Amino acid sequence: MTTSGIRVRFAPSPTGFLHLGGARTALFNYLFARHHKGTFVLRVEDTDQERSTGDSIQAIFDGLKWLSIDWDEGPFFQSKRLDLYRNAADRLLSEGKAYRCFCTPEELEERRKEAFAKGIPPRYDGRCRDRSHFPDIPHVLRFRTPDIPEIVVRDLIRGDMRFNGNLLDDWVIIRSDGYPTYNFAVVIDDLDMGISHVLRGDDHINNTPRQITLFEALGAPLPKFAHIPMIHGPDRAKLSKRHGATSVMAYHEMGYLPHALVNYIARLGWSHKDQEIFSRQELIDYFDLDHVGSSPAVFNPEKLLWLNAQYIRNEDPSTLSSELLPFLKPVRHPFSPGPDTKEPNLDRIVEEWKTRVRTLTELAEAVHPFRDQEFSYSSDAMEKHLIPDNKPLILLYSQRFSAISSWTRENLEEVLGSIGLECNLKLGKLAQPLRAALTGQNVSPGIYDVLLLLGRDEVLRRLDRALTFIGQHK
RNA sequence: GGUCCCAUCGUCUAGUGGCCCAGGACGCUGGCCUCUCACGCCGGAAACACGGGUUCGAAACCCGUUGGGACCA
Repeated sequence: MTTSGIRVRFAPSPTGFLHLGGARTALFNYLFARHHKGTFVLRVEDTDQERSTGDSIQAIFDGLKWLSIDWDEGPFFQSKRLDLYRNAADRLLSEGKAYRCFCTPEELEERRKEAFAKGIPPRYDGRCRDRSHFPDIPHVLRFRTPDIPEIVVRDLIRGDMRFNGNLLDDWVIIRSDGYPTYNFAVVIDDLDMGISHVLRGDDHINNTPRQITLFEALGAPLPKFAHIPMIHGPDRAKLSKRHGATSVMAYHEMGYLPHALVNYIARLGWSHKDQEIFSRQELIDYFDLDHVGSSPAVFNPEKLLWLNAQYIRNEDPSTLSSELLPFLKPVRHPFSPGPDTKEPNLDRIVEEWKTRVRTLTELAEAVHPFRDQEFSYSSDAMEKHLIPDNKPLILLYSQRFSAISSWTRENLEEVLGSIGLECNLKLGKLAQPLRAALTGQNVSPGIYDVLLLLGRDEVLRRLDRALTFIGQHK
């Protein structure tokens, strides 16, 4: 698998479902790895005991699986690698690059308030740096931040970002409970896993200077960094729960196709000339960091819907049918189309509907009257077409359809044609009442397709039902 | 408040100093096709945040302003 030295990772914290932003970060890492024939590592950053849950871990796996974003190594769990962080910290301690700090949270909070009152940025003052007495009480380990005036983050997407090194304080690397802090565990893991490129959300930009000083203190080469801009909601704030559906799996439930979502999030922040629709292979072939933009993108549900519709109508009917299965409503009153027609074939129904829907949920809704005898008449259909004036026409249909020798498109066209001539009606006037009687709607696939899909027996039954209905409601 | 980032149609974006009085896509909209609705096809409205530079030439480079965002507290 690995033929290049490129190694990337997706490192989610399991504190919720996989949201769109996380999915995109995962996707970009995946695409980058596949494009360069590198290795994609999955690492679960579950050192926050309070907020990490098993359900979240499962939700993240489910989301990645649904989107077919597969990884090469892992999943690794930080909670199972505590020794690694401990050892690294001990090494720093013995080298004098870290030290024990006995300041209590209360003391720190007080000093923070004082600093705030004086209007200076609160930062640890380093008072435990050189202490020689180590009482046997709980303490944290702090990193002895080197005195560097400026730290430059070389970012593959944004270029150089300069930070004032004097603003970094001696941050905690191991908490008093023995757990590593976020920034510490990340660096130790990226190093241990040989990560060559760190592609992550740009909400981590401000963590990078600290991480760089740690890499350097460890004598380790720096990975290359690439910070991907956030995905925003319509209010231009970071996408979150209050923006509605942000869980990847929620899109599954709403009837989106996984590749449509992948295609959509790929194009959010990345582009390849004017192309909008990409196969998985094209995504892999074309993906590059040079064309990842640097400004945040606003999530647009309309465009996702359009893409989903594209994928639905380009999918072959049998694949689509099987994807549709979980969305189908139970059929309570099945019907047999009659001797001239095969069983109502889901593939054929889907074929006729797929250019008219945008989600699998809509498709399931549309398909139902073609599988179940029970359906209701829409108010439009009742007002415009299921009216006494049309009773003779519907009766005529019933008679002529009964008389057809075989139920073929040609014969049906002939029936409608001849009725049109007899009654001096154009196809428009002929088809609508028939459509309303057969489907209960003013909108459906082509009238001949509807007739063929339902079959003679069911068509005659529905015509009878319409006649009865009109009789009762004149 | 501090640090950092960002800025092309409503939205996603193309654009890497002349090909741009700015191209594509979604959405909106006029029309064609047509048995309805879609699909498809043809057209339209719609943007370089502002102000200074640099340059023969700036959407692109630099500075400032404004606006937005993220992180930390």
